Amino acid sequence: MVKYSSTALDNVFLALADPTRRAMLGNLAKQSLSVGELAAPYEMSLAAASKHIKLLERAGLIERTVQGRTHLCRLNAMPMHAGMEWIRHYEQFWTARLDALAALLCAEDEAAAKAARKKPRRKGQ
Amino acid sequence: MVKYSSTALDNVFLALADPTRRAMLGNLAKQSLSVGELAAPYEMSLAAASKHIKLLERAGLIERTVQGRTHLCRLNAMPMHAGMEWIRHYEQFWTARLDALAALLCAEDEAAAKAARKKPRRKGQ
DNA sequence: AAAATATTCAACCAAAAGGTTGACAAAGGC
DNA sequence: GCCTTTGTCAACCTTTTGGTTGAATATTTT
Repeated sequence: MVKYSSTALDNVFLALADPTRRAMLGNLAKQSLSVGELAAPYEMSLAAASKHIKLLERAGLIERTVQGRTHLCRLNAMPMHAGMEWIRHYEQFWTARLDALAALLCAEDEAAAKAARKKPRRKGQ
Repeated sequence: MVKYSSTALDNVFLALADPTRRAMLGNLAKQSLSVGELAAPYEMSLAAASKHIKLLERAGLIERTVQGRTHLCRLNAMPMHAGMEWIRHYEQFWTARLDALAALLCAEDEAAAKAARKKPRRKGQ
């Protein structure tokens, strides 16, 4: 039995667990950006943004190519795939809940309609 | 413009960013479990496991009903839905990459086949 | 060669995560 | 009533996050 070497998934989910980093990925979805451009929208030092970028890199979500003095970052969404697949296994559980809710609401409607047919009233409950 | 109040997503992704907690959710997928039962498989104190459970609760992934002295925990996968939806927006990016890879491999095959037809050889490249 | 630009690095700080232990509280069994 | 079981809480520790600043590095511009 292997202990667990699931650090890949750990790193991906951890990287996604911060609004700044998620926003950065959102910006990279439109186009590749330099570190400075990536950092610009946020009220924090460049060094702080640089750390976020490094964390994203660790998760494999960003790849970097150094062009002279600027570092161009591009999105690599691939590691998200594993995260999505992990979550997908639980999809049945929430859809089951949603179905149950729908059924419940539906039953309420039915009951209301039935009651309305039996002894109709005007206005109010 | 709202700053961002995306703490729900933060909490869900953070909760999923740990193998112990993911394993706990996996166990709850089979059946609801008490805190003790949830903690049992892991080599850590009950207090430590209790903290993991609390973090999962904070993310809304676990709901608890106190029955006498035992606390029964049941899975609520619903908050994962938001996480999955967030990731899904990036699906196009990794499928694009996979398609490109497939195309590349396909092209290699084609080229190899073509070469084989032009000047066939036996064994080796 | 000097100055400006783009980025990291190192040192530091506060807060949170992840763990421990020991004490406490509530409920159940004898 | 007492002991055991179930679980939390509080105090403490270490490591990691998330941020700061100032210095160092590498590249481009002038």
